[in-house]
Amino acid sequence: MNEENAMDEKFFEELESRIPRGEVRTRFAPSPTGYMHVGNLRTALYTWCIARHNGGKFLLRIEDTDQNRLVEGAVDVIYRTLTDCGLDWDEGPDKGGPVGPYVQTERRGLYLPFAQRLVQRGHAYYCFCDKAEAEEGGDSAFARTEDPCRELPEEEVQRRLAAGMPYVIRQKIPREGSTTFHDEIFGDVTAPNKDLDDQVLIKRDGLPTYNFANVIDDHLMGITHVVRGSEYLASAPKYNLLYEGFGWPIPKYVHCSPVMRDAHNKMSKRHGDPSYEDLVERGYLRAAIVNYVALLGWAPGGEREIYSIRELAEAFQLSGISKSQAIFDIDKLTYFNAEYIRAMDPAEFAKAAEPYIRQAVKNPAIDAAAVAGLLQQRTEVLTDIPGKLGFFDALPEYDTALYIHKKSKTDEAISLEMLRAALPALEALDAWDDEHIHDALTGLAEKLEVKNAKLMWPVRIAVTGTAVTPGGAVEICRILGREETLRRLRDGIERLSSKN
RNA sequence: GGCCCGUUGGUCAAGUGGUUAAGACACCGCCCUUUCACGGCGGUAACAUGGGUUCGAGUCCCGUACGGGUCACCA
Repeated sequence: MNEENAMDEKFFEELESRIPRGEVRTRFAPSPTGYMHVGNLRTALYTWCIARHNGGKFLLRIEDTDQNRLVEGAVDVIYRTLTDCGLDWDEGPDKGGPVGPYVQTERRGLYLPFAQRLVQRGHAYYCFCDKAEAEEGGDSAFARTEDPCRELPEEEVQRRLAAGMPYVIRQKIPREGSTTFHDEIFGDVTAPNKDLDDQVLIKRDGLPTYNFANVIDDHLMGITHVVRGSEYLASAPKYNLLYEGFGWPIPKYVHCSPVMRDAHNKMSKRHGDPSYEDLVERGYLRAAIVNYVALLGWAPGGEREIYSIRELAEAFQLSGISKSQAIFDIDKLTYFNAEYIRAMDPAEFAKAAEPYIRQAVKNPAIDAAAVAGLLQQRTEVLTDIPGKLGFFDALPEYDTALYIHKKSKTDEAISLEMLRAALPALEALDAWDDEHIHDALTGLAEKLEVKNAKLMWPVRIAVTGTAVTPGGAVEICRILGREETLRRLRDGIERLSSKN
């Protein structure tokens, strides 16, 4: 062993010595594209769950080796989304940790020595060929040709290197035999080695490819469970060969099938499918999104569906992950959202709803919290709120035909009669709350010997001018206030009398 | 096209050789009711397909169909 090799040895040993042992370590390793789609979020969630379930560590690593696809602010989207959803990480670019740095481009110097070591051991080789260009269509596009550099004599390699010829380093895959790869979800996957190609490890620009950087980083970071999309399943046997080449233990692999927009297409920005942030903007609650997404492709086994993020971590089992792809169903998400809204503390809901209420209700005399009380059981997504409240600020122009309601047994003439009776009954009230308004109105109905509906319908129409409203006549009168209620009642009487 | 993977109602799914094949969303009906909603009750609806193995198959094996993935110096 010469001096240089001894130096190399030290370099490898130092890195090895930093790897934490004896704990479950998982990592979420997104490339910063500026868009956290639902499938990504789900992968992050499962990854986090495995770590938390086992009392391990969850790390965040940014994979930015593609210099052509850098997006400004993209890393912030990742931080924000994870934080927002409650997926806290123990090590990462912003937090540091024992196996940093946690950004791939900051690790750029690490990969080449590992690739060279593989070359020394005969598991990789230098390739000086021009970039292969994929041909358009036809079978020839898939043709596999033998790389002339694979068996280049050592002296020739050294000569070209010394001459400064550009090169890539490729993995040297045996031509014989087969490789079996084990996945926690899919089980054993065996591929004949002749079907595996000599993938590039180090690109011409000196940066590692995704596949290579992944193996190196996962090992160096002590990752025990690699969670990723099933699109990588086919290339997975090549990973084993890499690990074997290094003599490293192979981590557990967990490949997750994609989240689809329909039977044929994955969720994608291009198709206008909502990202996590889009969903939040559309009025979905974080906890509801996380809960729904967790159950898209994973099932705890029982009948329970509502899980907080902590409960998910506790219940999480790899065996519950589905092999097949799942279609994202916005209706089911909406259901979860409605469930979460209903379960909220009323004050908490009022706070969340207020901005939406104020979009429609500008009149400061209308109490937003009171309106929220009407809304909580009737709201599926927050953005539905403004559309339900048009009548608060101003009585809309409405047709007296609204007073005709078969089930309540009213028509315009009866309504006029009811409003004429209701007006003085409410005018006489000295306390303006639900109880008094309710008693006054039901008392009146009893006195008139009519069903409540026959009286309540016209009152509600008169004070709202709207066929469907959140809440009934009593609550709306209360929130509108005495003066406004009486004004609208008189207005209704006027409309109806001019009609008859 | 080669290779890999998958397939239970419209959707998410339970199910690990013997079940009337759960449950949830959506949809429909009824009840409650002061409109709407909430809540309660009920209903429609599934093992892709053909062969095996077995006393017995959604569950195991093989074929077919369909769907997805992959075959980049992108991740």
